[in-house]
Amino acid sequence: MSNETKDLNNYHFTSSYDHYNNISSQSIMNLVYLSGPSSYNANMISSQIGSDLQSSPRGACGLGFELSPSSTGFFNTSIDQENDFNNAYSYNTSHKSHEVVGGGGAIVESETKVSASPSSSEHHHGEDSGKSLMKREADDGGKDIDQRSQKVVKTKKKEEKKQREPRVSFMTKTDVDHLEDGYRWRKYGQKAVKNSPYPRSYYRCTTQKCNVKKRVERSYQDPTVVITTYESQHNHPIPTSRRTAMFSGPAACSYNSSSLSPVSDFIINTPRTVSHDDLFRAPYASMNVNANYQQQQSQEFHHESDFELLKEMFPSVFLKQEP
DNA sequence: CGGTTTTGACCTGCGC
DNA sequence: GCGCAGGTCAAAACCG
Repeated sequence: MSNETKDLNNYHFTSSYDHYNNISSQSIMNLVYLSGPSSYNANMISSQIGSDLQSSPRGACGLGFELSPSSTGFFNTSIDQENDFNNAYSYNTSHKSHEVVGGGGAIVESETKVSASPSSSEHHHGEDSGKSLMKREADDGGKDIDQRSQKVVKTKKKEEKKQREPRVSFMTKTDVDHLEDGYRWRKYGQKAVKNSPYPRSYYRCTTQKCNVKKRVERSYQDPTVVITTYESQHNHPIPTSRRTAMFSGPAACSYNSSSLSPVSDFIINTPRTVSHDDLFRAPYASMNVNANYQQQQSQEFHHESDFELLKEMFPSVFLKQEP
């Protein structure tokens, strides 16, 4: 077991988890994990998290989303691997109970966890795999050059290994495998996951010079939970065509999620992966974090700065609570 | 016809 | 060194 896994296990038994008791059967669970350098761009996080939460068909907005005061934790420990998420969820599910919240009697479960830290156990291949790197080197020159370049590549890789791409992961309770987030993705691979009947899919942003990747897999412990992991940062806005299709709000919504009304955005715009059935089944409730909740949360965090960081990362969530 | 998905092969890193 | 698992490539198939 890696050190990170240990960390994860530890942090799942912190006091914040005492509140993971408000859970429902047909609901949403968004576990957000951040990992990577501490300099991780908060804008990127908020835009990605915001858009993901807001556009997830059965996710934050799809079913109606209301943050339960007892369902959000903030963590500042090292986690990254998807297995860790499974571990996390196994802990959560073992402490489940149901709660009815939100308008219209919608049963909502929402959990948001945040961790921002350098990850140390992930492989990092930079912009390309070792295979393609070596292939290109071989194409450019002979064997000598190839061998030399391989050494250079190895050296570079060691350096790269120290600086890993930041990652953001979600656990979302949804029927839909590939959640819409406004960006355009091309699937470039699928692999069977060990000990899981569900494969992991690999997507890459189709925008030129954008190296953002995302992995999508279902939790084997709870098939209704989809784990989405984003890697790196988009260096471009959400594609216009997609944005107008996905969001009817301001053009800058993806980079200024505070201007979004997550509920209305979802209601007005239907992600293509959402069936009409899903829409009709989905009750709408507003994302609502009240002031008391904020106060409670700030007390709950170990450090005030942690809460501030969370607010910075999730402006779309915390802004809603202001009048 | 262009873009996307599928899928088997391949490469890399890690643990034993 | 070997086997395994994760990650990626790229040709073929598919689709609008």
